Formats: sequence, structure tokens, C-alpha cells
Amino acid sequence: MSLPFPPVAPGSDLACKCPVRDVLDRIGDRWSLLVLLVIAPKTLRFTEVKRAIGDISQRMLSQTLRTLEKDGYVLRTVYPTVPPKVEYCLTDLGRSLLARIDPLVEWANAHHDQVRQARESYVPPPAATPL
Amino acid sequence: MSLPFPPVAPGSDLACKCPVRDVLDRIGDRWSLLVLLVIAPKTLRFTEVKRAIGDISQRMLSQTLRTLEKDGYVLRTVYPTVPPKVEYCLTDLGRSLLARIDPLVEWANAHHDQVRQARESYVPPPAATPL
DNA sequence: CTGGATCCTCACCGATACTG
DNA sequence: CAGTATCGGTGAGGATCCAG
Repeated sequence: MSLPFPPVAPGSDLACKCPVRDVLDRIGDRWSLLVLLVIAPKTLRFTEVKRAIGDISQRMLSQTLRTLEKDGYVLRTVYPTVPPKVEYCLTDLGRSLLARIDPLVEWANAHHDQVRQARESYVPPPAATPL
Repeated sequence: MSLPFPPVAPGSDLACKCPVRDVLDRIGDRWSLLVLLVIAPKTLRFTEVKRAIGDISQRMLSQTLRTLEKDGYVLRTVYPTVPPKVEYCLTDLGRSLLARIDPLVEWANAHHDQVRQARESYVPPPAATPL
């Protein structure tokens, strides 16, 4: 089998975690990827990240940044000032990952129209022959 | 700003849909990516796809394949035989997309250990100074 | 400013049963 | 074999309040 991941027995503990799922399930969530892209160009503060994305709750941003930091993609720097100041930037690992993601972003921008067109022109197969 | 996507006003209709979100939110769901990877090497039948992934319900496989077909990534071919036979394969668009995803998969396999290690060695900042 | 704690809702998804 | 329909549990995530 040349699959990049093994089949998972339905009953098995999900902890099996093939690399593909383990890594991509994380950055595949609603916000992680956007956060990585936002802080990629330059180090940003919490509020700046929030503003750059726009629609993201404080809760989710905090949570997402924490996970990204935990996975080693993001470096969190705290300045013990008052009011507090916290900066976020990519680690080498984060930049390494993002290098593989950028082509994907470019692709999305380039082929977005094509996808939208496919959606519009799609005709669902007849569910069942009515009388 | 050199961001690959614009900020989204919190109150705004989500239909704004920048390409990045529109494309990646879809394939970023739990199953789409796995399905694409599974049918990439060769055309497969419904049951074969299901078996290859292992833990995926009939419902989600059906639903995922339908969406992928609608977005133009997957071609669905029905053979009017009995019992019915339906085959799924990638379209050119699907292969084009997958070409940008494969590097990501390779990266995941290559750096999985590094990520896992980062997670283990992570120490959360003290929540608050206890008495 | 930077979050943590709580509450609450809704969409996701699995299980099951049924059809062509 | 290849799905659709329905039901119900669960968890992601938004809103809000509070603290350092």
C-alpha cells in the first residue's frame, strides 16, 4: 500500500494518530492556519493578531495561540510591563511548516473562481424517480 | 498589508469568504483530505474508499464525497448495473490541489516526532500566583 | 492589555434503519 | 452495493464576566 497513512480500525483508540492526522487535524481547525499566516510577516501582539483576523473571539485566539505554541510553531514572549505586553512570532518549525502551506494559499487564490464555478454548475443526481 | 486574506468584520456576513477560508475550510474538515489522498493513487469504489480509511461512517463518506464532487475535486462515475457500481477518482483540479498538499503530508511525516516532542516538553505559564 | 472561567448553543458526526 | 433519512450525543466555539 502506498498510502501516506494506515487505515484505522473503527473501534481502535484514536490515539493511533498517524502523523498526517495528528499534524493536519490541528492546523486544519478553524483558526490555526489563519493565525500562522497572520504572524508570518512580522511579530504581533495579541490584540494585533485579533484585529488582523477580525472575526475571532478572544477565547479562540487565546486557545489557538496556546496550542500553536505548545506544538512548537509559535514563540510567545512576555514583557513584564504594565499593562502587560505579549508578542507572538513563528519559530523555525513554524516557518518550516508555513513554507509548505504558502503554495496551498496561492493555489486557493488562483483557483478560487474555478471552485466557485464548479459549485454553481453542479447538479445533484436525482434522489429517486418520482412518479 | 501583505496578508493573503483580508480581515473580516465580526458582524459581517460570512459570505465574504476570502479564497483561503473558502477553499481550506472545506478540505480542512475531518475527512476531505483523507479521502482525496485515498483516491489519489487510483480510482476506487465507495466501499473501497471506506475500507481504506477505516474509521469513517457511511454517512460522512457519502457526504464528504458529495462535497468534493461539488467543488470539482472528484469525479463520480455511475455504472448502471445491478448491483450498482460507483467509482470515484480525482479530476484535474483535484490533482492540482493535491500536488500542493503532498508536500504538507511529507512534512507531517518528517516532523511528527519534533511536534510530539514539543508538546511533551511544553510547560504552561503559571496561571496565577497561589498564596 | 492579556488572558482565564463559565455558560450556552448549534453544527458536526456516529449509529441505526431503510431504499433502489 | 451505494447511498438517504432520522435521531441523539458531544464538543467547538461565541458571549460575557472577571482578574493580574
